[in-house]
Amino acid sequence: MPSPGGSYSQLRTYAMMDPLKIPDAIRLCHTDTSITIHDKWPKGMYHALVLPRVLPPYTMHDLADLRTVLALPRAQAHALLLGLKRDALEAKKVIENEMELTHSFAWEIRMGFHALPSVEHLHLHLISSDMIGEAFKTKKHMNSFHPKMGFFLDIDEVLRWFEPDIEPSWFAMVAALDKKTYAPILKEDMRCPICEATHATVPKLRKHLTAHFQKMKDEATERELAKLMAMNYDDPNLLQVAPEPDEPTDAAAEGEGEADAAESSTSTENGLKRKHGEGDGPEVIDVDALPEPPQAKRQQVAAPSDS
DNA sequence: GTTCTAGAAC
DNA sequence: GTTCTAGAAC
Repeated sequence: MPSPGGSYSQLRTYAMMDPLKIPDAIRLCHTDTSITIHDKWPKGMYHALVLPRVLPPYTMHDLADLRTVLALPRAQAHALLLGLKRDALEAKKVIENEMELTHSFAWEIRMGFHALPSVEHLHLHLISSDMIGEAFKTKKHMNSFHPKMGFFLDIDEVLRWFEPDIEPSWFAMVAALDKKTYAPILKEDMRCPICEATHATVPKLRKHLTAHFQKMKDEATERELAKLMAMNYDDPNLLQVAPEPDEPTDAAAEGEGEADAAESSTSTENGLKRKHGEGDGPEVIDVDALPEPPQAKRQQVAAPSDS
């Protein structure tokens, strides 16, 4: 049955189409049973949707959302979700490749459902953990993807509901996906999905998240450098060359004296010293001859903003 | 889901 | 005065 307005939702249309007829700009990949598309309004730098195709034994109506899927015979529901996860893992690899090509490193991609979706046809979100996609604009957007607030249901959490030790009464309760339980979550105060710091406005949280991302990227660059150095020289002394930054890079994007991402900077400990391999390398290396650590970049970004 | 905008917050 | 949210309309 068409949705109000007389036409199928865009997602449902894609789920009923021949995947090859979906434009390349929209389609990320597909399998016999699913199609993965780029989210039209990305809330993370990378954001895709895995859609189950409408094929027997499932009807269009069965696949309306997670609640209708969970109401199917247990084995059918389980098989569908397992298939979606399998295909999502493939799509995740495609995105990770893209991350490597564009940013020289890959970061976390979360996979899960919204407890109360606002578009018809089941869709599994694949969203990069940065949460600084161009379409992230409201508190509701943030809360609906926060990994701990409960509205975003990780695929593995949903699959756990099918395990043998789960009480049928518990399954019935969670599978109901009751609006009264989940809708209020969207109104709660916004918390950073990475460090849980609260932020009063969206622009402030965006700045904060941008700082988290820059820091994560800097640390990935340092790890890569340390790895290269360990491979080339394998000298324990050399590995100390890349300094621990005293000044957190986050100060840059943070602007005025806001509580910032600096709290998480204890995680800067990134195993530089442990990284060197076995075997005996050559002895002393001229430090000045080594490639420069990414300090210039960091300083440039961390220009003082004490106003 | 987005866009628009009144008025609250700063 | 400007920024930002939140509710209505779509």
